Amino acid sequence: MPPTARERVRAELTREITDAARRQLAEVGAAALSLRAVAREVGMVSSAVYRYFPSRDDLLTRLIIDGYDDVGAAAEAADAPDAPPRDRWLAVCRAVRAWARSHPHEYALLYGSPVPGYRAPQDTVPAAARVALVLGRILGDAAASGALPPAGGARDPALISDDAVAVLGGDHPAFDDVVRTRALLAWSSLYGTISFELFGHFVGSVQDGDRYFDRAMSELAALIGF
Amino acid sequence: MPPTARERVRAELTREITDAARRQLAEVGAAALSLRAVAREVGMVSSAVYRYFPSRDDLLTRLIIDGYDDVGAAAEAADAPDAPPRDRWLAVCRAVRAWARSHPHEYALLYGSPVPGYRAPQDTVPAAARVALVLGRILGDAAASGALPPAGGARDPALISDDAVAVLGGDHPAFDDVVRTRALLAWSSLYGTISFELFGHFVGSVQDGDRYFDRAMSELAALIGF
DNA sequence: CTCGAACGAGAGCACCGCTCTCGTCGGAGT
DNA sequence: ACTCCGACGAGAGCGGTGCTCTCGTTCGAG
Repeated sequence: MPPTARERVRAELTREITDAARRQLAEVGAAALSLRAVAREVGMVSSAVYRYFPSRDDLLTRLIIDGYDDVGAAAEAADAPDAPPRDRWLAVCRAVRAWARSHPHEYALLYGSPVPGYRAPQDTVPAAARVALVLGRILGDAAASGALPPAGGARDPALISDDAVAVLGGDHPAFDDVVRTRALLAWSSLYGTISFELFGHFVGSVQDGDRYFDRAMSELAALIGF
Repeated sequence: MPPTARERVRAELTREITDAARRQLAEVGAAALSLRAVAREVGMVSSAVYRYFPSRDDLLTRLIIDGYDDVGAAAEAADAPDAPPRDRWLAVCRAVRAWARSHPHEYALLYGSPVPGYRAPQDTVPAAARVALVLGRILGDAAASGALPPAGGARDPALISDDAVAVLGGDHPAFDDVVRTRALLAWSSLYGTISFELFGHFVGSVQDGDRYFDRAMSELAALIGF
């Protein structure tokens, strides 16, 4: 059956609230995001917002999921499946960095200190995995096209989970635990590099952020074998 | 002249406040650290604390500096100057990870999202540099002892600052921008790895955190040339 | 010994997350 | 077509927060 008028206005108001919350987040950051200010912006009284989100943390969880989807979409859009693996890797890294620099508070919410007591993992996992899936597909395609040399072939399920192995291109002669470790390392190092830049730990060390980033990501590509 | 009784009790009370704040931080995290709760714990009224710290953010800044000093001391204690560079690097990495795992909220305060509007960089810089100085000394010693092969020698001051070059062992035939980039990358990747583990981004991927960490840090050591 | 500075306590302001109650109104079932 | 339950928005209120101001007290330098 079609949505009733009440359902439509509810969906509309939910969107207005999340939009206002996203604007607040972009302006003042997650720590200073106030549910009451969001309510004021949409012309509601604060208690009315609780009809739509049970708590401030649930509102933040919504923003987290949307953020993961946003950066995931940016990564997917930047990936050119026909390009060489090294170019694909670099393009995705650049896209994630560009997204982070244009959404610093959202990036901090996703990859900085966890803000609420507990994040709801179940809901955020699929959205959070999108960037990793893009990187994993690059790795898998590189192996399938024979761009990677065969590896030793050791496989220890107690080290890296089966799920991660599946994301990283599955079973292939080019993959062993060393290659998979390097891929996970490159993945986390991408975010380590962006976090250091965004959170100011490179201040006084790295002068040209753009060139340093490209060089660092190229080193990681070479480490993987691209 | 010797400190007056008033000065001594002031120093003592300042210490009591920071100690209570550190306990609060360890328990509930920086976001939930309340100046009023700290005041209650030391038996003061909240307004009295403002005689010692002008604002909650200044209290947090004090904790940030202490945290940098603490992890810096742990890194320095773990470094064995007579060991091979690779062993020294791995030992320092393990020490930083161990500190982070035993002080998760403090680690998040130091290397997660910046909490206050602005962190006071001038005060925190020397304490924050201690871990980097340890890693830089390992690199410098390795070069001085001839453990590193000579490098191409390119040096672009617009890429990496002179300060960072000094920390990374100064000018040496074994160093060029490629080696220095790899060292900075390894440095930030150490924190990227720890952050991913602590903030839950490895959940579902890495099964054995200890072994993965050692392998990943070994890959970084090899990347530098250790 | 004096007097100003430092100090602790208390009240108060504006804001926060969240709960509860109370009219109102939409819409599904009869 | 009517009824009635549930969703809804508004408002008051609770306990908490950071921070400011005032007011006596007390310490210690001159």
